[in-house]
Amino acid sequence: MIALNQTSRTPIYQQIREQVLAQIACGLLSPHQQLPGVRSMAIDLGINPNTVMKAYVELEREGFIYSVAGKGSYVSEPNGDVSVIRQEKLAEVKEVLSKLRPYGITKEEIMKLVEMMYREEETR
Amino acid sequence: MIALNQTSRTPIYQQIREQVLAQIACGLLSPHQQLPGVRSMAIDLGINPNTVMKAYVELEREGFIYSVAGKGSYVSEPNGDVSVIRQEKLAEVKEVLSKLRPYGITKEEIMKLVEMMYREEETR
Amino acid sequence: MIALNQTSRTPIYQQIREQVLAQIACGLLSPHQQLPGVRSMAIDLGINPNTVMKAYVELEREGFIYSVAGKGSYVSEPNGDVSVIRQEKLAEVKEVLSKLRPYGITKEEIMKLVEMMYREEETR
Amino acid sequence: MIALNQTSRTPIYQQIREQVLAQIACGLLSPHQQLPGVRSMAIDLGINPNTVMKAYVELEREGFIYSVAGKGSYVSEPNGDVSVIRQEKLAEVKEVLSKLRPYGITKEEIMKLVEMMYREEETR
DNA sequence: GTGGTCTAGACCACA
DNA sequence: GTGGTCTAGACCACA
Repeated sequence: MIALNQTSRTPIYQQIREQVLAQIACGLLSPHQQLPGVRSMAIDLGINPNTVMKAYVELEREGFIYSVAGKGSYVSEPNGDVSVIRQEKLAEVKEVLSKLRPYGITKEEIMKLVEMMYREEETR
Repeated sequence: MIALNQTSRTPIYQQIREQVLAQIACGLLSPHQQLPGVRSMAIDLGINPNTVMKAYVELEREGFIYSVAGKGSYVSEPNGDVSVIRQEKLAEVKEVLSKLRPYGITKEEIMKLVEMMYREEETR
Repeated sequence: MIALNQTSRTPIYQQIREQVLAQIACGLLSPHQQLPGVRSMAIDLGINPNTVMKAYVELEREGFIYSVAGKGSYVSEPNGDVSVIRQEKLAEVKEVLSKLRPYGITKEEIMKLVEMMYREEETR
Repeated sequence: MIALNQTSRTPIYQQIREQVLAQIACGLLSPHQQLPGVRSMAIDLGINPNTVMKAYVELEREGFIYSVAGKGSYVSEPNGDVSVIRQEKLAEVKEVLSKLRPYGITKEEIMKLVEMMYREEETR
């Protein structure tokens, strides 16, 4: 359920965090649903349990999941914080957009790109 | 002429590279114009000369500037490579846009954001 | 008769131990009174029998209860050990109090807090 | 500057966090002052760098310190959050106090204990 | 089985 | 030198 990009410069634990988050946001993971154990996910992904743990700890600290030692990790009740990720994501978009001007990239180009991205998704 | 964000996670040498690049792209720096010396820029910015050097080496490797031993560094003739940065930037935009879907961020929202970003710039 | 906090970081078996102990100390459980069976308490609390067992074993080891094979577990004769818990509790208080100084928490604040805690209890 | 209790059940990284926090709170560490590097502190304390790192990451996430990769870790500008630790500590006190009643521990006993703790400190 | 802590140490990018 | 990521794996308490 998680697809890693080992060559990416985005740390593996961040990739896990992002994808779990995305799956929570889109409803693929529901509240109180149990997540894969740190060990089993580590084996599945061919990585070290500590790396999965790091992602889980981050997600727990952010309130998206909760872990019960000896039992497992579970999706939290949605508590409005989901919108926090939205804001985070939108901030990223703004950040990238704000650096386009000096390269003569026009609004029209961006618009076309956005259209394209969303058309691709629809057809998927 | 360079504004650093010391707390940002973007490496300082990358920030320098980006901003020099932007200034070349927008014509603020013209071909054969001399760039500030490594040492003087380092002092200006309060950083290590190695860091400035790293940015310059990168820019030279990419063909945007050239260095004359004992004299200094200069902006290269524009040689089509400028479009490379454009592509780079557009790829970044695509990358970010592609991760928005699971959070229920709509095309309309993005469009509005783009409008906003460009309106701000016009008035600047 | 036992209220668990599943999300607490205090282990469940400790919570059980503490609450049984408290009920013995305050007389809610009298000597030779039978305790709920391991299995029935486990069902009541929705937890694993092993967890209840662990609490009982601990309490037995400490001399607060005794078990009769095939019959059940019973509260021991009060044998001075009750004061052991008192000491334990007081040690906890000291431990916590000893770490307050660097945060500028004054004696007066603590005093007020103590007053408050005890006033609440009286009115209960 | 940090005294570890290797036998305590409080994790080492938490002990480090607490003590750094205490030193910030009492002014022993001032804003923008550099903290010991993860490696050097690890050697000093005879522990693994990762363990120190864990403490620093936690402190950074809480906003008490900031780390600049390649440079070091520094105390943050005090931003009101210091009071958060105070609240945290007071909550701990309340928690412990609330569990004293069934053992017949009186207000007077606690008061005496508090007096004692603060008298010890004065004379130190 | 589960999560949580920790060691020992490699490797990376950066200053 | 610095922080940051990651592996490989031990050991613990708990369910």
